[in-house]
Amino acid sequence: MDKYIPADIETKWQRVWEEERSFEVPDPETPGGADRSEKSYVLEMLPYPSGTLHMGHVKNYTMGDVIARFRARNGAIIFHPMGYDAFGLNTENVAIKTGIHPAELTRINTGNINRQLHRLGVSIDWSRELATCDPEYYRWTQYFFLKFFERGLAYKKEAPVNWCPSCATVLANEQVVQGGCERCSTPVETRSLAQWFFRITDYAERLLDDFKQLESWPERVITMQRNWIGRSEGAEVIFRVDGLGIDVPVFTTRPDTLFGATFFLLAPEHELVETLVAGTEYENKVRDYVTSSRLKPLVDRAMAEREKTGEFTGRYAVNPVNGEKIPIWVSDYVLMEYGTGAIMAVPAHDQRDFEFARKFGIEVRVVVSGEGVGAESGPGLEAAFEEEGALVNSGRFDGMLNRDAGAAITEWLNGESLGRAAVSYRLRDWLVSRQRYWGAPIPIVYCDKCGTVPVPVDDLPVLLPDVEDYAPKGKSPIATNEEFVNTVCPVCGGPAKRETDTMDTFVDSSWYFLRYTDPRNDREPFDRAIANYWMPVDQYIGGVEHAILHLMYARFFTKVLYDMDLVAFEEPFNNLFTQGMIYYQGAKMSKSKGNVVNPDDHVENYGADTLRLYILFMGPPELDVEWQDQGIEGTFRFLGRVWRLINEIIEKAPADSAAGFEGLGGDIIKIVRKANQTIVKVSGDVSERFRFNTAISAVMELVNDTYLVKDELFQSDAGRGVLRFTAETVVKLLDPFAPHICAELWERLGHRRLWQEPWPRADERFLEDETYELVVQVNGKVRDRLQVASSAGKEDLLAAARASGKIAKYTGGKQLVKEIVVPGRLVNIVVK
RNA sequence: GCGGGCGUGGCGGAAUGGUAGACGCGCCAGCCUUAGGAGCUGGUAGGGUUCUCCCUGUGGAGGUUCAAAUCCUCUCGCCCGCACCA
Repeated sequence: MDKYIPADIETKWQRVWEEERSFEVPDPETPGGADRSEKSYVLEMLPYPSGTLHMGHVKNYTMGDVIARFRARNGAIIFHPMGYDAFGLNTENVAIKTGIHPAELTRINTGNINRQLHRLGVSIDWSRELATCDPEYYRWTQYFFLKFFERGLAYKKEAPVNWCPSCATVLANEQVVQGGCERCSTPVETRSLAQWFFRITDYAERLLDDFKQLESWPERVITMQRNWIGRSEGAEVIFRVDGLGIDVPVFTTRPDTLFGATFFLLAPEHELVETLVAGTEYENKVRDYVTSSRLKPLVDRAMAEREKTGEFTGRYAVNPVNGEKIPIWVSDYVLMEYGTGAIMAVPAHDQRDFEFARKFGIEVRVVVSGEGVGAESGPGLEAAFEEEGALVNSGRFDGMLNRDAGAAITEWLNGESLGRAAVSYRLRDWLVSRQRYWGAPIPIVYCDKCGTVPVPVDDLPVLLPDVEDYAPKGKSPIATNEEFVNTVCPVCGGPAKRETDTMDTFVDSSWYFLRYTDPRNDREPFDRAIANYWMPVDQYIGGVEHAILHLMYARFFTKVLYDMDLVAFEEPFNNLFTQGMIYYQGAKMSKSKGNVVNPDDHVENYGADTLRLYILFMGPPELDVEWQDQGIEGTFRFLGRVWRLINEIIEKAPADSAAGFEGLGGDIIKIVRKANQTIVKVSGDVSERFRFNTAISAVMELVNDTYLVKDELFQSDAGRGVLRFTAETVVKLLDPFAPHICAELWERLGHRRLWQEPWPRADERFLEDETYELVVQVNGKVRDRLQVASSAGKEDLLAAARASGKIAKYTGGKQLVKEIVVPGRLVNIVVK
C-alpha cells in the first residue's frame, strides 16, 4: 500500500477541477423565467488582499466550501464566486512604507490569495473572479454614486470629522482607535470639512423593519445593528427665544418631564449660538467656549464621565407648556449630530442635566414623584430620579402617571402647534469621501458657472490617475495631478475641476455580490434578470466584526437599488452565519504579537485536507476557539487512518463482493447500521446546524468501529461486501470536508467524479439497532442497565426493570409511588 | 452604566429535560518493531472500595420536575458590542 502523501493527491485533483472547470456555473438561458428552487448562492465575505490569507480566512472559506459542496451533492445548483476587496487604506499605507505602487501590491496579494484558495481546494467558480480596484468594476461603483446623487442620496456638506495632524488626513470613525490614529497613534482632532455623504438615515426605518425578512441572522448581529441605528420615540417641542422671536425645536424622549425643564442647551456648533450672543457682553466668553470645544477630539467629547462644562448666553427660552423663561446655555455634551442640536434640560430626571445644574447652581425641580422623591425634593436630590412615578409641579397634568403623561402632553402641544410626536435615530449619514489615493474617484466636476456637476455616465470610469507621491498631505494625492484635476464642464464646456476625493472602500463592497452574477457586463452593472435569478444570497458567511458596517451598508445599497427598480429584492443576504475567531496562545493572532499561525505552513506539512478538517473539528463554528498545535496532528492521523482503511478494503474486498445486507447478523450488520446512522447524523449536522465538529466526529466513530471488525469481516464474502459499502460511505461523507483525499479514494474504489455523486441516503431498514441499553433508575439514580429489544413495549420494559435483582435491592420494602417509562431511553421507578 | 454571550475532565469540546464527559488532543499501559516522535489495542472526571459496586460532580446558592449541564430566581467570574444619543 502506498503512503498517504497529501501534496501529490491535492495537486492532482486541483488540476482536474481546474481543467474540467468543475465548479463553474452558467447563467440560465432565460433567467427571467427560470426555476429558482434549486439554486443556492453560497457566499463568503470577500477578502481584503493585505497580504496572504490567515487562519480566519481559511475557516471562512472552508466553511463556505463545505456548505457549497454539500448542497451541490444534494442536488442544488451552486453559485459560489470569489473576488477581492482591493481598494483601501491598508494597501496604501504599505505602499507608502515600501515604495511599491498600490496597484502592484494588490496584484501580488490577489495572486497570492488566488493561489492559496486553489491550494485549499475551495470549489469556486473562478470565471466570475473580480477585484473592486479594477476600472471595469469601479466604473459601476461610480455609476451608483451618480445614481445616488441623482436621487439626492449623495450630498456634500461641511461636517466635523476626525483629523490626524501627523498623517495630515481625515480618518473614518472606525479608523480612530481609543482617540488616536490607527496608523501612528497621534491623538486625532476635529476639523470641519466639506465631505460627501450617503443619506442612509432616510432608510433607518426600513433597515429596522426588514429584519423580519431575514431568515437566520444571528440575534447578536441584529441587536448590534438595531442599537447602532438607535431609534428613539419622543416629541419635538418648540421653544421660543425670549425677545428675539426665534423658534428652536428640541427633541426629547421625555415629554412627560417638560414642566421640569429649568434650563436650555445648545450644541457649540449650533448656528443660533452666534445670533444669540452677537453684540452682547456674553459674546467673547461664549465664542471662546465654542472655539475650544471645536478643538476637542470628537472621541473625547463622547466620554460620559467627563465633567460638564458650559457657558451662559445671556438669553432665555420660553417653555411652551408654562410660559416660563429658562436660561439658554451652550454646552459640548449636546451633540449637533443628534436630534436638533438643542435640548431642554430637566435636571431632576436626567443625570447629565443634573450634574450640569449642580455645577452651575441651576434649579432642580421634581416633576415626577416616586419612592422617596416628592414635589419639594429638588434641592436635596443627590442624583436624578429616572424611575417611573406620578406627575407633580406639572399644572393640569399633576397626578397623572408619567408613562401616560408623555402622550398627553405631546397631544396638547400638537393641538397648540407647539410640538408633535417625533422619532430620532442615532444613525448618522454615511461619510463616503476620503482624502486618500487608493480608492474609486468620486465622479463629480466643479464648474464656476454650473456648480457641482455629475460626470456623465458615458464618460465613466473616471480613472484613478497615476501620481508620483501618494503620501497623504491633507488633500487627496490625486489633487496634485493637474492633468486629472483640470477638465471641462460636461454642461457648459468651460474649464472645471474634478473632485479629488475617493470613495470609502465600504462602498465597493456594498454591491460586489450583485456584480458576481454578471461580472463581464460592460453596458450596465449587471443584468436585472440574471441578478434576480441568483440573488438574494442564500447563505452568507463572515466574521462578526462586519456586523454593523459592511452588513448595514450592503443592506442599505440593496434597498436603494430596489427603489431604482434595478433589483427585485430588498435584502441581499437571506441567511447569515458569523464565524468565531481563532485564537492562539490565549490571544488574537496578530503580527505585532508574533503569534501568527500561517496556513501555508500547515498545508505544506499536512495538506489542505488536514487543515480544513482540523479547523472545522476544533469546535462549533460560531464560537471563538484556540488553535492547538498538537490538535492538527490528530486530524492528520485520522486521515492517515482513513487512507489505510480504505486502501486495505480496496485490496482485500474486491468490487464484486456481495451486495445487499438482508439476513446478516452480528458484527456485520452492526457496521451496516452504524454506517447508515452516520449518514443521518452527518447530513443533519451539516445541513441544519452547521455543526461540522460533530459531523466529523461521527465519521471518526464509524472509522473506529470499522477498524475493530475489519479483520473478521474480511473472512466472508458478506463481510467484504459490507466493508466495501462502509468504505464508500466514509468517503462520500467526508468529501465536503476533505475533498482531495476523498476524490482520490473514490477513484481507487473504481468510480469517477465524487463531487458529482449524489449525497448518500440512509436505508431505513438498517437504521435501528435490534437491542439497546435500557437505563433503569430508582428515584432518578441509575441502578442498572439492561439489554432490551428495540421492539419492546412499555409493559415489557417495566417488567424487565422490575425483574432486575439490582433494582429489587433498592425498591425492596418500600412503597411504590410512580413508574416512568421512556421507550428507547429509561425506566424510572419512584419509591418512598 | 445599558445590551448580548459564555462558564462542563489536564486541554478543545459532546450531550438542549431522560445513561454527563461522544470525538479529538495529552497522558498511561500492552502489542508490533533493529528502533520509533510510525502503526494497532486497551485505559484515562474526582474520591472511596470488599474490584464490584458506592458516593460526589457541569462557576456558586436556591427552586420547578419522577428526572436538570439543559428550565426559573439570585449570585460570582470572563468575553464582546454600545456608551453624555436628550
